[in-house]
Amino acid sequence: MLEKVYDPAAVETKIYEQWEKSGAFACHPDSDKEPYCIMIPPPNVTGNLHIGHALTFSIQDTLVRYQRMKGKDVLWQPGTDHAGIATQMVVERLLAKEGISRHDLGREKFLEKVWEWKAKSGGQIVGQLRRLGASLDWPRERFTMDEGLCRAVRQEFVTLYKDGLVYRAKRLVNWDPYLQTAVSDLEVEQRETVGKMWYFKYAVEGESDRFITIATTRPETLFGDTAVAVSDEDERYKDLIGKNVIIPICNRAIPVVADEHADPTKGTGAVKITPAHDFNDFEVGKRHNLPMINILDSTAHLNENVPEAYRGLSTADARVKVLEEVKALGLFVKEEDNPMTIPYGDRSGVVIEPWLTDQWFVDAPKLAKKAIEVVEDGRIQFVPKAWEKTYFEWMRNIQPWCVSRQLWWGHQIPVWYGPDGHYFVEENVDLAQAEADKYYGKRMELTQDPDVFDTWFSSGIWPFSTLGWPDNTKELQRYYPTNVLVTGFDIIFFWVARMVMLGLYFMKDVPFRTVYIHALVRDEQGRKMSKSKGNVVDPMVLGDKYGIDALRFTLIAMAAQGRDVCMSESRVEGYRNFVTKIWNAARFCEMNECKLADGYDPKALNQPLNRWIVSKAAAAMGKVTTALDEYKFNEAAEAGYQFAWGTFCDWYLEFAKPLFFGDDEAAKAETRATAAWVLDRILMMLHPIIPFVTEELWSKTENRKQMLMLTAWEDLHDLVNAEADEELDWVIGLISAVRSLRSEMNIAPSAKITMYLQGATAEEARRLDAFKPLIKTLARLETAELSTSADDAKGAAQTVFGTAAVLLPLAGVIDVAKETERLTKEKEKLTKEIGGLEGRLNNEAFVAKAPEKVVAEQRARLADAKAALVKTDEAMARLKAL
RNA sequence: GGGCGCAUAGCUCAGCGGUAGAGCAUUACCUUCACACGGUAGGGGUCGCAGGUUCGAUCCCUGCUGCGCCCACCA
Repeated sequence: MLEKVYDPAAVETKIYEQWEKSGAFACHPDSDKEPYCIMIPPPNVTGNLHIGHALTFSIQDTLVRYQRMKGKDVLWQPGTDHAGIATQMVVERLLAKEGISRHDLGREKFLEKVWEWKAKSGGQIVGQLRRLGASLDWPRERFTMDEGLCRAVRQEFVTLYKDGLVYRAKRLVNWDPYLQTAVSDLEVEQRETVGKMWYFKYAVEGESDRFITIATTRPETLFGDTAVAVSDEDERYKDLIGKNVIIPICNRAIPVVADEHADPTKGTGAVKITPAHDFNDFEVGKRHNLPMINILDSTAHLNENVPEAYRGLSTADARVKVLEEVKALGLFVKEEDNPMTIPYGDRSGVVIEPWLTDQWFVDAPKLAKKAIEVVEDGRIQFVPKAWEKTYFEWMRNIQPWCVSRQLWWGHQIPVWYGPDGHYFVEENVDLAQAEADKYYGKRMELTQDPDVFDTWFSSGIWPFSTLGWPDNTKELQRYYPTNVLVTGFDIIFFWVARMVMLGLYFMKDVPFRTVYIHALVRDEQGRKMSKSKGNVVDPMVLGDKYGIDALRFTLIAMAAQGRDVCMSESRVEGYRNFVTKIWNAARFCEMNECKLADGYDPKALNQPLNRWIVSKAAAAMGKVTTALDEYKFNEAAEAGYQFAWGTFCDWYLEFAKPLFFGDDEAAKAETRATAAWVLDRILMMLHPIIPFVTEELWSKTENRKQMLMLTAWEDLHDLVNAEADEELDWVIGLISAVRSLRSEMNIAPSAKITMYLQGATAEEARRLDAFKPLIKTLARLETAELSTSADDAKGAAQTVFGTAAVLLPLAGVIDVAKETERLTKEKEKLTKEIGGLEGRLNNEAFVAKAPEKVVAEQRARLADAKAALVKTDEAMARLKAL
């Protein structure tokens, strides 16, 4: 006997263990089934499962379970990411608490600490994935820094280098002075601020009282100036081009150059050029062969290239001092407020400096070409399609990708330098040494590049590195390209674009055929969740409170295409109730001895009720199937919900009660078998979304050995039966009409009343007769009679149903005033509707141009409304006679 | 500055060229023998504003307002 209330906590662990132990999640590379593969977006190994994870993994698990049930050989590849910066930061912070910096430890010792930390806390997210019910093929779990993937990353880099797609260059990069590393454009967050614009005079060399005024937002960089640029069409400064001006304070002479960058309409039209500290100036500097003076050290403090008094100052302190000194020199003109955006590191939160360093770059613009093509020609499809635009926009403006990071945690770059700075790019030190030997003609000491790769450089090859690449494994042949990538839009650039570029380059094929972009989860007020706002919803807490199934159902039901979703706890609670409802329906079936019957044929049933529910189940199954095929998860959830609760529980089981308690043994047996059969279909269609409760009921209700998760998904479309539908739908409609009437008339539940059906067709009469006992019970009627005479209704409580009028003769019970009010209201409504319909139908243009079907529909509606009006009038008349 | 998206019931959201939908909340009634994490019946919306296309617009187009996001620039 099933317990009265479903206890998720007790069931979830047990069921998951069963699944995992039995190998139910495993793929079968040797099988002849059609393969289906999803790569998990590898979460940070030391991370924690947040609500966004819960959404994306619930969606993926739903897809994967569905495809498995459909008979595919499914691989859902698990794994975690080493997450360079994030992880290094966590460990550094822990060390900082003990007063240790990573430099105190040295690289080797520090890395040991990181591995220790990974070993200690790395299991958490994996455990949480299991809690969530994720059916990943665990024995295949990979880590972006395990041995095979390290080898893949080295080969990735060396191949790109040898093919000329990777190069080393001294360039301006976004430098994070806190983390002391380069970061990519994408890791820089622009924040709006109100800054200042300062105007200074630079003296023209050799002309004692001529000055040129420049405007700047960063006065402290004037020590790095190597030119002043003006437009060659700017009359104010034209004659200065080629002359020198003197930088205040350091009194260095720099040339005035003509450059397109200078816009006469902006500022003063004259721009100071600091090539080593500004991206635009860098370009100007290159055009004019200007020197590049780096005035900052790696921590963004002024270095030896500035006057003695400024050395070692922070940029902020230097700014104050420069302003004071410029004012003292009488070269200060004015200052203005200036709205501007300032770059901050998205990890460190400090101001990012453009800084001149040697870095490794991937020629992304070259790789992007094909990556654009495959989306244009549909070899990769975005769902929803609108995201293609975002993808294109970025790919068409893509910049070289700086892949080197000055961190310790990550894949160390496989480049070895000789004493003269010549470098050797090889997969390991032995190959590099061999090349060096050839190059130098003798053995020379080599040192490896200390830098590591951007995390995304390794996750960019995730779709094939996890399958064994660079070896040509059978998994690689079988599961690449993968079927779908499921992710949020926030990493389209970081990850999706890189995977497409690298997949096409190394595998000569797209990494996935579909990219499903789901919404971001926000809080109830629509704000992005973040720790600093304190509005983080912990999915595991919700899981503990309401059960994982309720959590998953909520997420799936919210996962409509299109927009961001807000997470509200009340919804989880509602779906927890749904899970309980299913549980209780199963319990009710069990109590009534509903068991699957040998030789049960859902096509050969005698009871109309059973034919009807089979047809409805088939239709629901079809809806869920279509919705999942189209990634319309909310529709799948809704179809299952509506059928299980609104159809099966609310109507079928209620209808079944009289049969279960009655003495028609044949009908009883058939209904028991049908109830069991339908309950099974409900478990099936809901299993991809709420796997735990369905699996539990699947095994408990019939004592089955075969797990639900491995059961075949059924195509029931030939069980849909319009005739069977119509009959019971009519009865349900009638019952609803009577209930509604009763309730509106304030008829006491205990009142015994007789219903007359006036003006019914022969078919309706038959139905009424056939279902009389059910109607009596569910509508709480004393008797249900047929009549063609209005006289039978002494009172007049009436509602129009189908072609007939339901009359409840209520003399003595009826509230005449209330009924009059109701009928008046109804009449008004009908008159209005008739007016609208007649207007439309009398419009020649409508009749001529609208589709015939629509016109016919409207005519029918008009006829119905008119008939209803007549009956309402009759009722009014009878009411008056009372 | 460029681009994208959103505005529908009190809340969170579906939907859609032809009777406005769900869940939650709310009201009334029901301790009915699976389930009060339940049942039945209701109330509540000129689908952001203004034009246009159309026989017909919540839906398509244009403009406006408000909100959000992305990218770029910022001397």
